[in-house]
Amino acid sequence: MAKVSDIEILNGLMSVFRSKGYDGASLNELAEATGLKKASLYHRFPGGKKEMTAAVLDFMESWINDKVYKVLSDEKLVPTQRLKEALDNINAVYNEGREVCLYRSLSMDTGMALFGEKIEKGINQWLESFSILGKAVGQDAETAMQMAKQSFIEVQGSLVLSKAMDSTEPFQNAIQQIKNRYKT
Amino acid sequence: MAKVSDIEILNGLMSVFRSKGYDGASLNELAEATGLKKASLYHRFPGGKKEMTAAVLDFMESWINDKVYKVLSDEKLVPTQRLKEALDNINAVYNEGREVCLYRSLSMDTGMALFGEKIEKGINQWLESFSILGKAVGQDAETAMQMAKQSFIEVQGSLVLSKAMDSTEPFQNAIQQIKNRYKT
DNA sequence: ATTATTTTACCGAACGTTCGGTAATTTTAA
DNA sequence: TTAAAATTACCGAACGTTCGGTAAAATAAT
Repeated sequence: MAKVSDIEILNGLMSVFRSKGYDGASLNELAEATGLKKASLYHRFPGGKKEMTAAVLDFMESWINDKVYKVLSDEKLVPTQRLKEALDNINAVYNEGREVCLYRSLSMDTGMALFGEKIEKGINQWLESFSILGKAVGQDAETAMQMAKQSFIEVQGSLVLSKAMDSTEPFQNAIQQIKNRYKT
Repeated sequence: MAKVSDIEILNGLMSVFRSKGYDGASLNELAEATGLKKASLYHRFPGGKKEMTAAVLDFMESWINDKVYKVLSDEKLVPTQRLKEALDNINAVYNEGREVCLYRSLSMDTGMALFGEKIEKGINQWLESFSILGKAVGQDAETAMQMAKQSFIEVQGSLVLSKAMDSTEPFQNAIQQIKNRYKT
């Protein structure tokens, strides 16, 4: 029986990689954040820091799949309701704009060289999700993708601004703006 | 006479800090990028890595002042022309969207803790510049600031997307969108 | 059911490497 | 010839990683 569950570990790792990036995340810090000792982390992740990062990226991808993709393509719900739920999830994962995006933190040179493909895949999943929503509100494929990209840009950009200004306002505005964009 | 000029050094440091962030930028790499040996860098920057970073941030701030602020508030030019020039400068400094923003790279936890104030100041200068332009095209102060923030968000967000997709298209679109926003 | 064996989970201590930083020395230039 | 600039050589500390070993749980054999 594991002393610390997989999910607890992943959440701990996620938190450190998000706030420190790949280079800035030290094994001591990662260990402390998970509640395991450094050597025990290596037992769980024999591939070391790289494997930990890959696991966190996979975790993030499954989060997008569950909390964004599935929600935005749920045909049992009306588009407006889908969007509300997805944005609630997004708002929660970014802690109202106080927390930074994992993909941003890992897209420095070192992280990109090691995990560029996973990062691109996750972002494409994100864009694809919003693209489906766009088409559900009657847009053609090209316009829907354009809207998805614009929404992604506003989330990312507003997170940068919110972080720098130490205020959740830019992010909250961005969320509202995305909501308006898909109004039918 | 210095073997390597201040500007050459600053450009070298800037390049590394931008692509690697504070934690990821090693002294060896910084030295190599400047053309000096590690110890010689310490001769120029006795305060070490922190002083180098501060110098780069000051350099960036003076760049914004020259290439954005002064341009956007130059009353000898019509607003549309001011914007074109400023966006040309911005386009150049980001290498059409291939290079990342220094403020983004340094706004991980470590960088924020050390240089949060300088980062915030630089961004505020940026916002102030575009705010002046907004007022020049007839917007009230509040709307002008809102437009400035939106433009900043689109630059930052599109840079994130361009980096991840390895394409300059998102950034170029964003530049165009900003241009449209200030059309009179 | 109980013992013996293997596997799993974890930890403390240490590994070699690289880090940021310093001292002493040589080179350059005035 | 003297001061500034750059270099070589080096330092202690922190890095990511590995190792030897312990305690507990799961599995196999009796």
